[in-house]
Amino acid sequence: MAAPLDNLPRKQREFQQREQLILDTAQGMLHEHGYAQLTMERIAEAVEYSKGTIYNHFSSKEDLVCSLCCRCVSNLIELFQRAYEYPGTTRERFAAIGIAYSLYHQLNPLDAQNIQIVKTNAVREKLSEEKQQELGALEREITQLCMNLVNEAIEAGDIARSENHTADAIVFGFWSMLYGGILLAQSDIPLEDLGFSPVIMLLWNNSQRLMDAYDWQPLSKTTDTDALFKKLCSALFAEEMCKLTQGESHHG
Amino acid sequence: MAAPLDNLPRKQREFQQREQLILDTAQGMLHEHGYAQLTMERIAEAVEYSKGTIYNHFSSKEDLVCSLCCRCVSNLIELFQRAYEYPGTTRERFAAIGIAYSLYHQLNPLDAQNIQIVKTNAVREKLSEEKQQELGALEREITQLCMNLVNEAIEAGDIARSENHTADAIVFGFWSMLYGGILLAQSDIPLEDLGFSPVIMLLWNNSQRLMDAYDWQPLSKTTDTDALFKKLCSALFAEEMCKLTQGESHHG
DNA sequence: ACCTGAACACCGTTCAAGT
DNA sequence: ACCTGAACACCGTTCAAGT
Repeated sequence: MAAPLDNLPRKQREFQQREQLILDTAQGMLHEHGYAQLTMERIAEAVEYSKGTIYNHFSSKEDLVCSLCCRCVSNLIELFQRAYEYPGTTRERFAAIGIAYSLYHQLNPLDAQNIQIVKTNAVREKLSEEKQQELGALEREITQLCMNLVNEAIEAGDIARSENHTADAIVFGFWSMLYGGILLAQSDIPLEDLGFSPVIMLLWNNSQRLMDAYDWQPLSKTTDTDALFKKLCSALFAEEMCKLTQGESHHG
Repeated sequence: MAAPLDNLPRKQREFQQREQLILDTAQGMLHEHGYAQLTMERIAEAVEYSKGTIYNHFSSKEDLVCSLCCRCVSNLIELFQRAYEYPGTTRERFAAIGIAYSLYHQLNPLDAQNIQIVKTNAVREKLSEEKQQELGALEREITQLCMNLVNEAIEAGDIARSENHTADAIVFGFWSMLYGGILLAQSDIPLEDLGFSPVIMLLWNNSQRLMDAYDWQPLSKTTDTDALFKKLCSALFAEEMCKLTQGESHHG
């Protein structure tokens, strides 16, 4: 009794399902064997379709990798939103966003590497117009979320007013510090040998310092920042923290 | 009258000269056509030797790229040393190192990309033991230089003493912020569209904030930081600043 | 209309054959 | 002893031939 018009929707549905299958498979391969092993040939083999079919879904390898990246940024936005909606001070909420960022990248180091790869211009210029738009929209969304929170803090008087205390300057300061710190942590630079402590805590402490520098109330000298860290983690990212400790026990 | 023993030294000399030729050529190609165009075949063609000869000098493409990276880090160390020896306060000298870092990466964006590539583990694990040692030694040297200056500042009482104010935490805070900021600036993320000001000044201002947060004397509120920026630039990096403005006038 | 896989261009790497 | 370049393995991409 299937009406002939069902034909098109079903085909479209199947097409979309296959696209998800390809992306899931590619992400699995990325997590399991790393970026170097992620080839179009292997993906095609794993999903049991031909290479031509993969190219029917993605105009290039860059296009596929960008799709993976968009998924990651979506996940990140979800974590950020959770932090944004935390019922606390603007400073606590912004600190929570920082934790979300650190935590996500620590939990998904290979995703982080992928996000990094998609940031390079060599990749961006090969993207289809459509994928560029999708990525751009997500980047605007996640940036805007942070900007909004900082503006909220400025308007509420939590951050001292000054010509230097603009939302873009403040957001960029934290973004660059966390981004740089995470990349350094994930690089093969032997940070420990060079005399550095674990990165997550270095970043947390430096973030707190930088917030103090912007006079973001309540200042860290009136706060037990270690306790705050734990409080935010368990209130917002209990599940993620769990995965993290599980991952560690695997190694131990 | 050439003694037979001259034979070996001359050959060694020619070998080293050729190695420099290969590296110069590779760097030129990197600057001119970008990383994607840097292939072993093209390098061999450009230096008019066969591919096998290139592999006589470098065990892999990664090995060659790492050699380029080592040159860059050496240049960076030279700039850092100039900043380190500046006759001013510890805060001014550390600020000058930050300028050196920003400036170098802005002047040589493709070198910066190369340094970034060599940081990835996929590359590092393909390096010869020898090249790993060379790179490690340079990384230790440049890190130590920064650590030394911060320790000097702590010992001189320029930085408030606190259990959180360890040299590694402080150095890492600035390193990650500058590193992350520069990578964001060089990525194809449309920062301007996202509402951000020019990166160099964002980094300078955020660095000043972070130094204030560490109570690094003299604080920025007692200083004209814009004037300090210009003073350090012209005192230490006049030549580099000149190249920078020349580069800009090329575009305009 | 859509899937397939042979074929192409390109790149890193090796090594037997030259000198 | 050292240089050479043909040859190999691999990968992204295309497209004529199938269904």
